[in-house]
Amino acid sequence: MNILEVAKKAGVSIATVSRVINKTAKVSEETQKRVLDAVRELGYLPNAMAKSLKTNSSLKLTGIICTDVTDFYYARALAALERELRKRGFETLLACTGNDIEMRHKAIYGMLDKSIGAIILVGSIFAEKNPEHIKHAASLVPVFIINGIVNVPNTYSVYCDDFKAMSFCCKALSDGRRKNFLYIYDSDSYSGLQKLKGFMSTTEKSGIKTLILKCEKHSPVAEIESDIIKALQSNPSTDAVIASEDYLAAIAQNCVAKSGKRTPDDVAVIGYNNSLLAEISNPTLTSLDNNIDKICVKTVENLNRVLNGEKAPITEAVDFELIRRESF
Amino acid sequence: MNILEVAKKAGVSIATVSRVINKTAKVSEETQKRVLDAVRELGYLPNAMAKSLKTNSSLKLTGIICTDVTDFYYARALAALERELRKRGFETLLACTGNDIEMRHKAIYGMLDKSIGAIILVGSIFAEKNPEHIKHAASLVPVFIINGIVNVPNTYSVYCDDFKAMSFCCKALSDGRRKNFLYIYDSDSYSGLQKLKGFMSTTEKSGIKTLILKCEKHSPVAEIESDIIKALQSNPSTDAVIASEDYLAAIAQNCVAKSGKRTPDDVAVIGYNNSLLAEISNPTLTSLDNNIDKICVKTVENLNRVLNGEKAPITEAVDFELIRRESF
DNA sequence: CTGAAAGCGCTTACAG
DNA sequence: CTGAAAGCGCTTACAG
Repeated sequence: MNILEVAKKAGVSIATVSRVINKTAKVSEETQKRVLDAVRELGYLPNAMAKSLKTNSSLKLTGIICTDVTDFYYARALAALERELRKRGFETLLACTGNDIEMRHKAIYGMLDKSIGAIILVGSIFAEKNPEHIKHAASLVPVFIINGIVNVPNTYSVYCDDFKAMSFCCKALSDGRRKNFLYIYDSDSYSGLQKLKGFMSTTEKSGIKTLILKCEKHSPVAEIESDIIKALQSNPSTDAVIASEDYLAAIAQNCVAKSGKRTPDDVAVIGYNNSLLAEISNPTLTSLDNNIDKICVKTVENLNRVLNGEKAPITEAVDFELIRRESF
Repeated sequence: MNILEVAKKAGVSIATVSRVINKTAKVSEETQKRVLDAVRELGYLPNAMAKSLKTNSSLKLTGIICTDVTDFYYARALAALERELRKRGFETLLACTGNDIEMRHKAIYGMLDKSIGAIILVGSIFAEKNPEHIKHAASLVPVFIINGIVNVPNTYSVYCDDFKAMSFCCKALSDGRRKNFLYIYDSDSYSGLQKLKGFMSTTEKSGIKTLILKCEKHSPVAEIESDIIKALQSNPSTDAVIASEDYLAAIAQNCVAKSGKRTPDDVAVIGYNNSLLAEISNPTLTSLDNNIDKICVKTVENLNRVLNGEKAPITEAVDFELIRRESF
C-alpha cells in the first residue's frame, strides 16, 4: 500500500496525493475529495520512513535508556522527560535494560541504529568507570545523563549533588542530637556511591557512630526487613536511620516499630527522593527531595539547545531540599 | 554525512561500504579496513530511515500510549510490555498523555504518523463509550488494549475480569463476618467501573451495608486522608475497607489507625494490584493481584501473531488471586 | 490547479 | 571481490 496505489485509485498523480495529504498546496475540492476517498477506502498510511528520508526532518527521535521503569524514581524521570520532549516535538524511543551491564551496552548500541538524534541515559548506573560504550555513542550523537557524571566529550550531565545532599541529611540529624546512625543503601551506581561518601565523610567529621547496611536491589521485602532488624539489634543505641531510597526507609520504619521503638522519638528516619511513598508511609517520612523533575526539565532544555547547534552546559547541578514530615 | 562521503573517503563505491557495514558479502580485508577506518573517522551513522525504506523491514516499531508512567500499575505494564517487545525485536515508541481526553486522542493520531506496526493502549481509560479514534487507528494498524475492552474490529483485549475479582474480595470479607464496607476508588475508567459494579452487585446480594467514596486522582494525600477519615466517622461501624488501588488502601490503613481502630481486628483492609506498596505498608496489605504482567505477556504474544498474519483471540481473560497479608 | 521527474540515503540484483 | 544502477516511498522544485 503506497502513494502510487492511492494515486491510481483516485485517478491523479502521486504529487497530487502528496499535496492533499500534507495540505501543502491548493488542490481543487473535487480532486481533494477523490483523493481523500481513496485514502480512506484503501486505509492508506504514509510511510514515515520515506517521508522523513525525503524531508530529512527525521522523526526527531530521542532514545531514552533506563534500567527499570518500575523503580518509582526512574518512572518519574521518564514521565518528565517524555513530557518535555513531546512539548518540543520529539518522539521517545524507550529501551529498558535491567541491571545487567551487558544489556545496558547492547541497548546503547541498539539505539545508535535507529536514527535517533540524541540519547538520554536515565540513572547514574550508566556512569561507569570505563565508559567506552558511552564514548562511542557520544562520538555519534549527543548523550545526556540523568543524575550522573561521566567525563566524555559530547556528553552532558544534569545532576543533584548527592554527596552534599546526604551530608545535609546527616547534619540535620546530628543537629537534632542524634549520635548513632544506620545507613541503608542498595546501589553502587555513581549517585549511590556519592550518597554513601557523603554519609561517611560527614558522620566521621562529627564523631557519629555508624553502621552501614547494603541490601540487594529487588530482593524480597521480608529479606530486607530481616537484615535491617538484625542491624538494629546489633546496635541497640541506633537513634537515626538514613536510607538511600524511600522504600528502604519505609521498610526501616516498620522494622523500628517491630523492634518496639518509636519513630521519631527513639529512632529518626530519613528517606531519599521524596516519593509518594514518603507521604503514604506511617508515620509519614521525612525525605530528601533531589528534584528529579527539574533535572529532567533542564536535561531536555540542554538537548534542545545542542540539537539546534547552540551551547549547553556540560555539567549542571540542581538544588535539593529536605522535606520534613513525621519521621524526623 | 552519508554513505557517499564514506565511500569517497575510503576510495570505494557506496555498494562496498554498504557490504562492509552490513557484513552482507565478502569484501577483501584490505578494503574492509579502509572502509571501517573511514566510518570511524567520519563518525558515520547509517540512516535507519533510508535503510528500512529500502529493506522494507520497517523499524518494527510498536507505539505504546499510556496516561501516566508514574502510576505504579502502569509502570509495571510498561516495563513488561517493553521487555516482551524487545525479546521479539520490536522497538517501543512511547507517548504519555496525562488524563486529558484531548491529549489521548492526539497521541493516537500522532502515533499513526510514525510508521508503527501496532498500537498498545495501556489502561482501560482508553476504552471509552464512543471509541471513534480507536476505530480510526484500528482501521490502519492493529490495536491492543491492556485491561480494557472496546468493541472495534482489529482491536484486541487481554484483561482481568475486575468485576469478578472485586466480587471475590467482597465475598472473602463477608465470609470473614464483615458486614459494613467502605469502598474507595479514584477512576471511572472501564476497569474502574467494573470494579465498582462488582463491589455494588456483590454487597447488595449479601445484604452488606456500604459506603462509597470517590477520590480525585492526584489530589494531595492529606486531602484523601481527610475524606477517608470523614467517611469512617460518618459510619463508625465500618469493619472493612476495599480500595481500587493499593495506594488508597495504604492511606486508608493510616486513617483507620488515626481513628483509634486496629487493622485487621476492627477494620480489615484490602487493596488492589498487589504492588510493592502492599508489601511495604504497615501493616502489610492484603491485595488483589490482577496479574498485569501476564496480561502484558499475552498481549505481546497476540501482537506478534497478528503481525505475522496469524489469528489471535479478540478478548482473553487472565486469572486473579487475592494475596493475603496482615490487613485481612 | 496538476503532473513528470529528480532526489532523499540506502540495499541489492546484475555484470564483470 | 567490486562497481554501476535500479528502486524503496515519498516531497518538491519546475513546467505547464
